[in-house]
Amino acid sequence: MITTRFAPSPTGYLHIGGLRTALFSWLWAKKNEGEFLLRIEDTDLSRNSDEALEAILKAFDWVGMSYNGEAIYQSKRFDIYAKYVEQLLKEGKAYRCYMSKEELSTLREEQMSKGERTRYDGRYRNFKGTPPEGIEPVIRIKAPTEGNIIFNDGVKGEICIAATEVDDFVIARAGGVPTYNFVVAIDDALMGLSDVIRGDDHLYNTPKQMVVYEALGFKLPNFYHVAMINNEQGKKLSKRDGATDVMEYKALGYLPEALLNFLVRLGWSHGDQEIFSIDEMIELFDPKNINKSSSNYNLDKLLWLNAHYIKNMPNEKLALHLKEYGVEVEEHDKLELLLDATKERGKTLVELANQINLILTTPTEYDAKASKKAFKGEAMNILSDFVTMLQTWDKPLHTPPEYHEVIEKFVADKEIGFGKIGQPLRVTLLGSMTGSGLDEIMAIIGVEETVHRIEKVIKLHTL
RNA sequence: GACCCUUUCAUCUAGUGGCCAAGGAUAUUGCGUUUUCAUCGCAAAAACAAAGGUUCAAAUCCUUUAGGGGUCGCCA
Repeated sequence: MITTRFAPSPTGYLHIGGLRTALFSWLWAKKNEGEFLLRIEDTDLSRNSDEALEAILKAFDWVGMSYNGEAIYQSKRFDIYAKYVEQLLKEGKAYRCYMSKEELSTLREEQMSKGERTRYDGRYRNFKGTPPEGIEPVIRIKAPTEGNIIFNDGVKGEICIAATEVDDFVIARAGGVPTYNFVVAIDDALMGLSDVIRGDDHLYNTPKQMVVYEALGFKLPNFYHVAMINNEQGKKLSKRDGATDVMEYKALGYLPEALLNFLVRLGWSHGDQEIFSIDEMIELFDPKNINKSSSNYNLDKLLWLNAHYIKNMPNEKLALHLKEYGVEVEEHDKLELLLDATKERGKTLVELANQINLILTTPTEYDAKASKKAFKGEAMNILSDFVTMLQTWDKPLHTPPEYHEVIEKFVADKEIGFGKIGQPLRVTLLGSMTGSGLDEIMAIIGVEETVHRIEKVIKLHTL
C-alpha cells in the first residue's frame, strides 16, 4: 500500500512548486490505489492564517486534486507530541538545554568565524548540575556523534551525511511547543506514510528526522527529494517572476489540465511524450523517472499546452469554463459554430473570451490601420451592393457554406477579387483585419446583424 | 565560509558503455495550406560545462576544475 501526503504550512497561497510536489504525491498514490493525505503544518501559531489555508484548499479544488479522509492539523495534536517528548526524556534520548539565546548566537558567530558549519555544541547533553536561574529550557534530542547518516533517496540515490553535521536539535521550544522536524517525523510515521515526496530544500531535514525515527523506533518511509523549479533565467522563482500563486493561473485563463500537464513534465518524463491526460499521468507516473536536476519554468510551453487543451475540449465543457470569464454562450443557438470558429485563436480562456466578444458584439471601434486600408476606393459601394445581394438572396442563409456561396456569387458577378470584398467586410464585422472566417462570422450573427454592421460602417463613411 | 545536491540544443527533456557524427517537444526562422489572422503540415538552425583518466569503445564510469541550487533557527 502506497500512502503519500502533502503537508503545506498555511502561511500563504499555494505555490506552483508546491502544487508540483503535491501532484507527484497524488499521482503516485492514485497509480497504486493508495492514499493521498493532507496535513496542515500549523505549529507556528504566529504565522498561520485561515485565509491562507482556504486559498490552498481552493487551489486543490480548482485543479481537481482531492485527498483521502480529513485534513490533519498539527496544532490539534500537541498532546501526542508532548507524550513523545516525555518518552524521549524518560529514556534519556532527549534532554533539557538551558542555553540562552545570547549564548547560542555567540557560539554561532565563533563557528562562523572559524569557517565551520554552525551547530549546537552539546554542552547540556550530559549536564547533571543545577540549572541556571531564569532560563526556561528547550528540549534537544540526542543525535549520533560519529559515523554517517545514510539513506537512499528515490530521486538522488544514496545520500551520505556525516553525523557531525547533525546537531542535537531542538524538538520542543521553551514553553513546550514542538518543532517542525520532530512533529513531521512523528506524523509521517503515525499517518502510515510509505513514500514522502517533497522539495529538495528538505534534503537536510531528512537526517534530522531520521534521528527522531530512530529514537522512537518508527519505520522509515521512502524519501524522494525533487529539485526546485527556477524562473526562466534559472534563478529561484520569486514573486517578481509573475504568477507563482496557483490561482493566478485561473485568472490568466489557464485550464487546470494544462497547468498539471505543464507541471508534470517539469522534472518528470515518460520517453518523448508531451501530452498527458490526468488518467495517463496516473497510469504512467513513477518517481523513478523524476529528474535529479532543477528545471526552469517556461511560459511558452504552458501556453502551447493551454492552447492544445482549449482546441481539443468539447464545446459544451468549454462554454462552462468561459462563464468564469464573463462570457455566457451556453444558450447560444450557434454554440458549436461559435466555439469552433474561435477556439483555435485563443491561447488562453481570456483570449478566447475576447475573440468571442469580438464576434458577438457590434464593433464600436475600428482599427485605424485596418480601416484605412480596407475602407478606401470603391469599398463603400461594394459593401452597399453586398447588402443588396444579401437582402435579395432567395436561398436559406444559416450555415457557413451558404454564406460562402453568396460571396462567391458576389465576386463572380462583380468580376472583382476576393480581397475587394473580403477586407472591407472583415473590418466592418469585427473592427479588425484579423480573426475568424467571414462565412463563420456571418453564419453566427445572422443576416440581420451582418446588414446592420455594414450599414453602420457605410453611414460612418458617407457623412 | 562549511556541508549536501546538480550540470545534454535558448527552454522542458530522451539517453543507464556500442543502437548517438545525440532523438522528441516548445520557442525561433523558412516554405506550404488558409481571401486575413490563427490552426495545421513540412523543413532548417540549435546541445553532451571544461580538462584529465578507465576502456577496443564514454553523453553514459572515475578524478579535478568551473557554473547553478539547497541547507546551516526555540521557521516550516
